[in-house]
Amino acid sequence: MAERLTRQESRRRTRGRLLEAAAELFAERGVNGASVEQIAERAGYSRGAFYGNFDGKDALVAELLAERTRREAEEVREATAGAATRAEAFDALRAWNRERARNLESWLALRMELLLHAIRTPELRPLLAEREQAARSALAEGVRRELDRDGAAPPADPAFLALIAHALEDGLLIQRVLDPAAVGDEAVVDAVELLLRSWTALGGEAAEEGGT
Amino acid sequence: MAERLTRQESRRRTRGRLLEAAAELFAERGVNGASVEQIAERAGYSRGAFYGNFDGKDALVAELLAERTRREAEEVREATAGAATRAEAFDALRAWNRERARNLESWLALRMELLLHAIRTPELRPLLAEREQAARSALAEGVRRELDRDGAAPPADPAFLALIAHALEDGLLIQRVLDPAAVGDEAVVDAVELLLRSWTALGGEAAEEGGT
DNA sequence: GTTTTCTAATACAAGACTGTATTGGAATTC
DNA sequence: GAATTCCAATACAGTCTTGTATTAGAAAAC
Repeated sequence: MAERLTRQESRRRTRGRLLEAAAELFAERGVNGASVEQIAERAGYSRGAFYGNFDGKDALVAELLAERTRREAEEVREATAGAATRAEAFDALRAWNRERARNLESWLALRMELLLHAIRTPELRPLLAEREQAARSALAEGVRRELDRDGAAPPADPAFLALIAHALEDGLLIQRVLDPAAVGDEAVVDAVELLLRSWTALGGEAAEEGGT
Repeated sequence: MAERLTRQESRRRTRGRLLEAAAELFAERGVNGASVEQIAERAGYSRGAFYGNFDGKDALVAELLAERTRREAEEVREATAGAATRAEAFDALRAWNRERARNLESWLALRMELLLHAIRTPELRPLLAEREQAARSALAEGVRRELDRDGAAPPADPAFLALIAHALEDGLLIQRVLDPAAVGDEAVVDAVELLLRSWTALGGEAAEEGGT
């Protein structure tokens, strides 16, 4: 029952627990509102352990930010990778969103906390900017493909269309937290679906204008 | 030169300066990161003055939140009130956005700080929720009217369309701060304009389907 | 012009947070 | 199995923050 852990494993586990506890506390009280002591305590360690594993709170925040952005990108990629049709892809996204909705507030709070921290910490910004760019260009490719499949011309630069879809995610999440009754579980996916149809209509109309 | 201020005026001015200084500092360092002393100092007063005018930092945050949401709603209303045509309204919004873009980062940081604070402070949430609802329903009315003017049926519940437009604002601001190069000055207005055209196309298509 | 009322500055006590230095006890190496 | 290396707990000094209590000075009332 007592699995022997190698030192490396033990250390990794300690770091992981500290990161997790920090994420929770950041969501609850903010980065500035959570003390090193509280983080260590919730993780089940002491302050000494914290400083042994991280150079300080800022270093932990940086690592948390990197970890979260990486993991989220992975999850979306995995969720949509297996989808053959557009409907399947949307279904997969819906499922992913539902999953996330269960901890929406703390999720959004953590995202906003990390965003703010990145805004205020110049050396962290490239990290976030890069990940956002990647998300946008993947989305742009998807939009282009889907419109093309329906025989519609993009009614604007696909990069701009992707930006809209991408931005909607954050914006709708915020609205949802502020007013859960007005924003359904699947608003994000529904909205993107609607936009895609709208753009198809606009692009198709333009393309068929000459023919009709 | 030395205008005599009545006590009321003087007090009001002190409060205003404290609120302004707090807004700056909250944007820079976060609500938790700004101490009462720093706020008082930047405003040109001492801590005693602060506690004489507010019950504490939380009370100041609440007042700041109320003031900002009220003021913003007013500004948008004023900006669009004078517009006779849709183009004029969009132009007015563009101008308003350009104005705001000059302090974009601190503006967004403050909004996010206040949002987070509201998320974590149950008694503050109704305040924000109410204002967001009002904004959405005003927007819904506008969307309905514009689509109607073009003879298009709303392709979805106008409330949902308004939600999308409204959410885009926050989302695009976030993207813009993270990656200014990828998001133009007028992305918000451009996006809403595009959406309106798209929905017209979709709604018009649906409406004319039987006729064609 | 004197008294009263109110605003803002200063002083103070209590508590919290940080980072480091030291110590005890495991895991690895020989 | 002894020595060494590493991890985490505890102790400590210093700084910062908060809220209140006291005090000086200006404005309002008479």
